[in-house]
Amino acid sequence: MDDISPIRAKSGTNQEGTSAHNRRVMIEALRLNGALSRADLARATQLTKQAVSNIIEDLESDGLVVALDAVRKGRGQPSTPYRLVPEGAFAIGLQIDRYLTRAVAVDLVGSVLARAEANLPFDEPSRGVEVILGLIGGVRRELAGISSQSEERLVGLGVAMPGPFGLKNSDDKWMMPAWQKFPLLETLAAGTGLNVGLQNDAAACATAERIVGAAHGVDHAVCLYVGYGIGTGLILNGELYSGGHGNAGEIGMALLAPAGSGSTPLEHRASLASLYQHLDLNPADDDIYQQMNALVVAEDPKMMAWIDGAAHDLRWSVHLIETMFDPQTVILTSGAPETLARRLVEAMHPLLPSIADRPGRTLPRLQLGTTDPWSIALGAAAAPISRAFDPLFSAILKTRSRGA
Amino acid sequence: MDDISPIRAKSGTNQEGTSAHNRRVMIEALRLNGALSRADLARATQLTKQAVSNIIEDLESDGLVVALDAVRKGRGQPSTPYRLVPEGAFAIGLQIDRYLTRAVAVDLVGSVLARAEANLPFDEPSRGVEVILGLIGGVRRELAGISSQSEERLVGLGVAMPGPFGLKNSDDKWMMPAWQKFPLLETLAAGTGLNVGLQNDAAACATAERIVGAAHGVDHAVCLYVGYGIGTGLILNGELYSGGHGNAGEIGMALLAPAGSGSTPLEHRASLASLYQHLDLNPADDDIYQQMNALVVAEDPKMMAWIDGAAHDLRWSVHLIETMFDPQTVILTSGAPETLARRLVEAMHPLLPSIADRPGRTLPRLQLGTTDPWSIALGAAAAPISRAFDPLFSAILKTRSRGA
DNA sequence: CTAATTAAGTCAAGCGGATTGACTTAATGT
DNA sequence: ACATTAAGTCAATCCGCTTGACTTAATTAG
Repeated sequence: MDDISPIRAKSGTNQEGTSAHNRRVMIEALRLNGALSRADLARATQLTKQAVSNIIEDLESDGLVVALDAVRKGRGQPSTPYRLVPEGAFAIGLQIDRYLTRAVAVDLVGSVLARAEANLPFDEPSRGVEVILGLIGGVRRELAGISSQSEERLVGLGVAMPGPFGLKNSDDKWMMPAWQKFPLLETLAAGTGLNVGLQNDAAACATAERIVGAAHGVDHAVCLYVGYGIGTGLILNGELYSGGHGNAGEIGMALLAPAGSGSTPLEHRASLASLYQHLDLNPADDDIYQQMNALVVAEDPKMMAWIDGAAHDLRWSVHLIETMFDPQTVILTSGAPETLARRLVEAMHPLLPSIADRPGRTLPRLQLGTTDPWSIALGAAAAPISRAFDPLFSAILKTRSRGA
Repeated sequence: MDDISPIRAKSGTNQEGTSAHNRRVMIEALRLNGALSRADLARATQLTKQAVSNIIEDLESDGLVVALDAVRKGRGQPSTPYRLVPEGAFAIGLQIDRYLTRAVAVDLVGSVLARAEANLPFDEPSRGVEVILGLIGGVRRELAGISSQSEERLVGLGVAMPGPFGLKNSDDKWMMPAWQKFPLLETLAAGTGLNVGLQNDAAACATAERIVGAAHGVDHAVCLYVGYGIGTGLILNGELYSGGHGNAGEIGMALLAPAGSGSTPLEHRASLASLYQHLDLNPADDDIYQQMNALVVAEDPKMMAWIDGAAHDLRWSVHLIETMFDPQTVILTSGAPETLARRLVEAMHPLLPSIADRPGRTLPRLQLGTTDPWSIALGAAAAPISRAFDPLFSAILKTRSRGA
């Protein structure tokens, strides 16, 4: 943000930027299409066969892609498809929530190779960070047992925790104030030696949906995450959008009505926190997941009432999201059991009319995404993978040689 | 959207892409910083002095930049600053509204060189397009009188009209249904021989603020436009965001409450259309602008009541915008007289609390942008300029050679 | 009044990486 | 058997940024 020089300008680029971009384009193409021959890649990327050949050769020798058996399809020489090598890169993802933390190790294609979770002392980062470093260490050792090259190929550590970040009055218990003040990224970077990045939990969910879920290959998607809090992860133009200060999509803070008086934040009505309160459940219980599931299966009246109320507000949230972002699809994800999430989605129908209500849709306006409680950690891990391998505008720019 | 090939991939790039990007980076740097020497540009863009020299030389011979007098500043050889040449490029902007149409010609730096307006027969595109072509022709001739090279240097025609576009049930009078169905872009392209692009009026406003207004050099800004309808133009990551189907930011369609019953679209309460209705004014009146201004100056009670009501809803809109997009600033623009817009902004304070309410802000949360009724046409004209000269990700990509 | 220093900008060779066009290889169709 | 079609390689070329030495022109130190 703050430059020494007052001159505002974007970076230029050079052949290295070109090459970096083209490599990333190849990787993305293989990720989205499974396996492609060099000729396919040349056609799809507009590059010449020769350029593609050189790049693929590089990627192969870097261990990022591998040739499959040649396939005959009609006339002409058979083509040799290439696919991504999952073991070509790894990343660690970390979810920090109010009462627990989870760490996962994923590979280049987003498969989870190791996972671990632990309870976290509430809002005590200095103790919590010890737990976290232990967890990361464990996952990392497990990963080393799977691939001998795991350490060299570890591209980073992605952290996801509830936002918003950096606000004025963050001594609201809700927002884990002690964690907000704690120098988390620095501590984790020092403790692990990895590049560390941070995003909020909803953004992590969107990243997860993008790499292995319903948003795979969709350029404009919004992921509505119903967890302890509620938020949205925004995929705009094929990239995660995080706003001017990393807090874009924090819809949980949205007031439900223009009025100053009767207006509540959405989060207080349509989050799992509100469910816990409504049903008098303890979110710190180990079997909270099972408890919720049982109540849904039993069609417990209080649960059903909560679902109806939450669906009412969420329906409107989807309407707003569609109106503001014009996405191709909205994906509801949740830390709740799938039975509950599915009920919620059902209760949200029929959806409110909006600009998304257009002829010729291919994707549903609202779909249920993953409800795996591990998906936030997975999304956190996917972020460094994406930063390292996806075609991003920023990736072509020359980087300022970082002076002390 | 629909490719012949089912393979999904981004385009690659090559030296031409590199060069194109670097040229655009130079132009943007000069636009944002006024005048810079080659050495300044080299530092700002991370390129070498030599690369910058070559690019500047090219730009100079293309007539896009020009050297100023050398300036001495401390030791060393004096530097020669360069600035953009306004006459380096031109574009035409067209605003189509319900009752009138405006056309402007602008230059590379966004100065308006010619303007013309005309009444438009309501929702009769086949007759309207004749008026429009006449208007464009007039502006174009006027431009030719100013610059002999205007025709060669005309980069395109930008059109702005009220959105949203392409919806299902667009026989709502409000939405100019006949225009929605009319093959406008094709007709204008054929009639003018120019590249034609379309955006909604709020997006055009944002584009105008970006090129010459409050959003100049701001990467994340939302422009809230209060016109006959109401909408937002989104500047995200320094580029206009238009969503999956070009309708992002159509906040006028947003329902004001989660409830299905008592919920009205924002547009019906906080737009000039609602003002006209409330005060029983005729928007087709030629002196409607003066009428509104007089009512504000006289502090007409009905006008004041409308302002209070609209401010109430707009305050909440700003809250929602901040919550969803996390912009650095929100800019209120309007087709209304400045007196009215200023009153509106004042009445919106104090703003609702939101994530934008953070320490260390440099830009105001809400500021008044331009209220010049010509700014939509200006923004429309700025769009082709931006497409041709701003550093965009899409500009580095190889373009698919367009087969018939 | 030099001489040293600092900075802008040029020159010419170098280099990275995509392009070009001819060529090879290997399949299918007639 | 031969023409056709397509995948992929080879070697030369070309484009555009980089490198490092050099020139020019100012300020500051002695």
